[in-house]
Amino acid sequence: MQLMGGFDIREYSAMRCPMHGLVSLLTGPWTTYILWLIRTHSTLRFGQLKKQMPAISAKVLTERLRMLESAGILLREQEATIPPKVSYSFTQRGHDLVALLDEINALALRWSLSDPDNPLVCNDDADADDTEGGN
Amino acid sequence: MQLMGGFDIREYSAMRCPMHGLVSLLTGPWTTYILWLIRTHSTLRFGQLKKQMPAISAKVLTERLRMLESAGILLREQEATIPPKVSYSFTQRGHDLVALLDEINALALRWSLSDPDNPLVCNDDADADDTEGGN
DNA sequence: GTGATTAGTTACTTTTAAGTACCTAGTTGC
DNA sequence: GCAACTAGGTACTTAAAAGTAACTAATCAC
Repeated sequence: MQLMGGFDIREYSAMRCPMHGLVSLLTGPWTTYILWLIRTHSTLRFGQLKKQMPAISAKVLTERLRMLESAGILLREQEATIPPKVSYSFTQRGHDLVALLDEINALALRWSLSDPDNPLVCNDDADADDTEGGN
Repeated sequence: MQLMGGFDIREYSAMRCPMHGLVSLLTGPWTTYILWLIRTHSTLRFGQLKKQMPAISAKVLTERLRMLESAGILLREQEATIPPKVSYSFTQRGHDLVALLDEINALALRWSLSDPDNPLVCNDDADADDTEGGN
């Protein structure tokens, strides 16, 4: 009955949802870069994140952080001082996700090594060059 | 020097490209579903794919197939008959990618089992319900 | 010779996402 | 008492993606 890897096509319409949801998490400009930055610093405040990504707008950065928080990837901790301090770090899900990103990265690297003629094109390259190159 | 998992943040701007490129492959409506269908059938023709996804437009299906082909995921084989017959199947990269999708899926399922209160929302649910629900 | 078939393409419209710029709160330093 | 600081929010504009509908080519069955 077309069972491969434990999944039945008849159940796919229900099952693709979590997978697609997870993929959607990573989608869009900056998302993987945000995760990468938080990973390398363990904890980062909003302003620190923004400094690392001069070309991102506060609006999009906020959107991404809210999305990752509501997905349970990031933990948002707010110090109710004036001015406020908000820190972002990984939840357990966040650490799971980073491990998965490592595998994605590893596969992408394997591909680019085994077939340098056919690299996966990064579609926000021009953007990044434009706006980050000068810094 | 913030080395985690073998990657240095200083190299990230160069390295994120393949990873982001891979993630981008999976992005957008229908992409993972297309991969799923081809996986379960091994080979599918354009029209067969379309029949399985009544709500997709030929334009978007073509775009996705072209993208996956140019990324080296899918093999496009055309019989120059009239009317033409075009079949899509996986390359080695495609099989690699499917294995990765299994891991993504497995993680998403682990999350939804371990924390049913915080499911990853699938943002083309409404769409799918709208157009596929009747089938 | 007309219609059905396959695998698309093209032009146009609509929807969605992203970018831009300006606004907020309450305290501190000057 | 005025500006600066932090972590955003809001309204408006622009760009990218997706949807829609009509069109193509060559052959076969009728």
